[in-house]
Amino acid sequence: MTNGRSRTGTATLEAVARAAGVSRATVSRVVNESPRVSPEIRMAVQAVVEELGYVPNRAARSLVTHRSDSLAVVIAQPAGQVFTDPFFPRLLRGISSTLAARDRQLILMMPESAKDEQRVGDYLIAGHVDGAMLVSLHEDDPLPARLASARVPIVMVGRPPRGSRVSYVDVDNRQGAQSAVAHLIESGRGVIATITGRLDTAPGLDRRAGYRDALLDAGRPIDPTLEANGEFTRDGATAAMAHLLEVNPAIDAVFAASDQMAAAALAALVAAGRRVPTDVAVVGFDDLEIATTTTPQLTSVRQPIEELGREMARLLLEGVDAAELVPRRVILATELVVRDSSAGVPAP
Amino acid sequence: MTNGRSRTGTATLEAVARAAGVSRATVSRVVNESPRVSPEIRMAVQAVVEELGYVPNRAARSLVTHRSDSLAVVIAQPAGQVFTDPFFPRLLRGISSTLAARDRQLILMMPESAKDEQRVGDYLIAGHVDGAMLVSLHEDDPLPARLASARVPIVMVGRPPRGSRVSYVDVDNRQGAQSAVAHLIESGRGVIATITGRLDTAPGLDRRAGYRDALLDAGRPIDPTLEANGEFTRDGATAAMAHLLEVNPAIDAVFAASDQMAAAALAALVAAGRRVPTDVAVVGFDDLEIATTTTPQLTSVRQPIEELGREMARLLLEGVDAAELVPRRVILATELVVRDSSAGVPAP
DNA sequence: TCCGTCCGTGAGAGCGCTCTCTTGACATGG
DNA sequence: CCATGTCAAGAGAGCGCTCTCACGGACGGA
Repeated sequence: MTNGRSRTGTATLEAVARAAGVSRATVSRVVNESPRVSPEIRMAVQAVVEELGYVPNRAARSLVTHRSDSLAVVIAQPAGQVFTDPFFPRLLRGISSTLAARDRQLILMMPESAKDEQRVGDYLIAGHVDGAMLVSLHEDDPLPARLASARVPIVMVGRPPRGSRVSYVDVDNRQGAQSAVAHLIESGRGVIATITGRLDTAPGLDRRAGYRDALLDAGRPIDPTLEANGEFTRDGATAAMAHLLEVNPAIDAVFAASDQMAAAALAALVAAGRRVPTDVAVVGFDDLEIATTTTPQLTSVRQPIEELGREMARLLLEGVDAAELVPRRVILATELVVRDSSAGVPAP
Repeated sequence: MTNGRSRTGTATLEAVARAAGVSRATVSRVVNESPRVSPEIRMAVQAVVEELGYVPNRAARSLVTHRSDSLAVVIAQPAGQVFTDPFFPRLLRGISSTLAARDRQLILMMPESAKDEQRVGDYLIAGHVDGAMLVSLHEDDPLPARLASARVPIVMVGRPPRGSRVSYVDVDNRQGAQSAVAHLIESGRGVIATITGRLDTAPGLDRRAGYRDALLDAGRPIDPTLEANGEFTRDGATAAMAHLLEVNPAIDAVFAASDQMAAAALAALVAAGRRVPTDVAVVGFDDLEIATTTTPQLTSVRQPIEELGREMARLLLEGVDAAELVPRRVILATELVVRDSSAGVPAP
C-alpha cells in the first residue's frame, strides 16, 4: 500500500486454509467449485470464507491462469461525431448484464485518435484481456485484422464489410424494413417510396433491400424513382423527400431508413401541404425517442439493442472458451411499433 | 493457456534482462523510469524492450504493488429508466480520455438491481480497483458510504445530498439558470415564468435558485405564481405551462429547467395560440439535440459534459495518490447558447 | 488376506513482477 | 593511506494464487 491507506478484503487463501484447518489447495478447490472435495470439508471451508469475507485476488489468479477474466469493449467513434441516440448506453447495458452474470469485468476503451487506437491494439494484443467487442469502427479500420492475427477473440456489432471472417452480432435490418413496408402495403398504401440511408453501409443497403423485398412479395414492381438517398441525415432526408414529391406526386407512403430521416420527411411533407397520415403514411427505423415526439408519432422498427449487447458478450465468452476461433454470427429480429404516422387508410 | 491458443507479448522481464545482459531489477528500473540507471544501460535495455515487444504483465505487477491501475465507473441507473440523452456516452468519453492518457484502465459497472449493486460494492471493496467514479445514484443509495468507510477513493458527479463528505464534480446549475434568465431580462422580457424540475433533486433546486437570482439581481420581485413544477417530464411541463398561462396570461417568457420540458412548453404555448418567440420567449437547459429540432430552435444552457468526465477522472486519480482522503469538489461553468426561441423583443 | 485402484487431500513449485538489501566500484576527506 | 560516502547494479524474497504430483486411506476383487 503505497498510500498508507489499508484495504479490507485482505484475507488470503492461506488465511482461510489455516482457519479451516486445511491446505491452500483445498480452499482453492472449494472456491473454484471443483467436484473433488468432500461435502463436509466444502461446507466448513465455505463457512470460513464467508466469515473472513474472503475474495480471491484476481491479480494472483490471473498470473497463473493467464486469464484476466476481463473483456474489452472498444468504441471507436469517428472523430468528433456526436452521440445522438442512446445506442451505446443500451448496448453497454446489455453487455454489462451478461458479463456481470458471468463474473467478468468490462473494460471500456474509447480511442479518439489513430494513435489511441494503436495503443488500444497494443493493449489488447498484450493479453491483458481475454477478448474484445468492437463497436462502430470505420470500414477500413485495421484493428479487427490485427487482433485476429494475434489470435485475440473478437466479436463485432453490425455486419462487417467484405465478408471478413469474424464473429458478429447484428439486427435483421432487411427483415425489419421488409415488415415495415409490408405493413404499409397491408394498410392499403399504393405508392410507397423510400428514403434510403448511406449506401456504403450495411444497414443502408439492407434496409433498402427489405423495402424491395416487401414490394416484390406483394407482386409490385421496383420503381427507382421511388428511391431517394437521404444519407442518414436530416438534411439529406429533407432534400430527398422534396425530390420524391416532385418526381412522384402520387406518393402516399414513405419508408425512411432511420427515425431522424423519417422526422425530417414528415416535416417536409407537412411543409408541402400533405397531411400525415391521411395523405401520406410515414414509417421510420430505430424507434428512438424522436419517434414519439413528432406529431403524429412515428411508426418505427424497434431494434433489440440490449439484447444485441447481451448476445455480443455471450458470443465472445464462447469464443474465449473455444479451442479454435470459429467465426459465428447472430442476427436478431426487430419489432414493428405501429403508431399514428401510418394509421388509417388513404383517402380514395 | 487453457485453450491451446498462444498469445504474443510473451516476453518477460527475465527474457529482456537476459537479452540485455543485465538483471531483472535493472530492467524493471528502466521500465518504471527510475532515475537510478546509467544512461548507457538505459538505452541498451530500452532497445531490447523495443525489439522483443516487451509489455509488463499487469497482473504480476499488481500482485506486488497492490495497485491495479484501474478505476471503476459505476452507473447505477434506476431500474428500467431509459437513457434519453447522450449524457453517459459523453461523460464516459471524458473519463476515458483522461484515464487513457494516464495509462489507467476504465472498468465499467452497470448494476441493474440492488443485488447487482451489492456485488459491485463487494468488488470495489475487495481492492480490485484503485478508486471509483459514481454516477447517477439515487439519493439514499448506501454505496458511497460503504465505499467511503472502506477507504476506497470515490468521486461522484452531481452535488451529493445532505452535505456528505465526498469529492464530486458538478455543473454550475445555479449560475447557468441565472444567465439564461438574465438573458431574457436583457432582451426586454417583462413577465418571466419558470417551469422547475423535481425539487427533490439538486439540479431542480439549483436551477430554480438561479432563476430567482436573476430576477432579484434585476430588482424584480419573486412571484410564486410564476413558478410551476414540471417534474423534469414532458407531461409535467405541458401541464405546468397550461397552468402558468391560466394564472398569469401576461407571461412573455419561460425558463424551463430542461430542454425536454422547454420543448413541451413550446408545444403547449403554440397550442394556446401564442407565437414563439414573438409573444413568448422560451429557454431550456442541457442543450440536447432536441433543442435544435424544435421550431423555433431552443435557446439553452450547455453543460460541459466531457469536461465533467475529465475532471472526475482527474480528481479521482489525485485522490488515489493522496495520503489522505480529503473531499474535493469542482464546479464547472455552463454556456448559454442563444437560438431563435428567445430572439427578438416582445410585441408592445 | 493381499494387492490394485480410486479419490480426497496436502506439499511445493512457480507464474512475472517489485523492492529491499547487499555488493562493489569509485570518489572524497582526514 | 584508510575510513567513509555515493551510487549503479544484482541477488533474492515474496506477492496470492493454481496446478501437478505424491500420498495415504478406503474399498473391491481374487
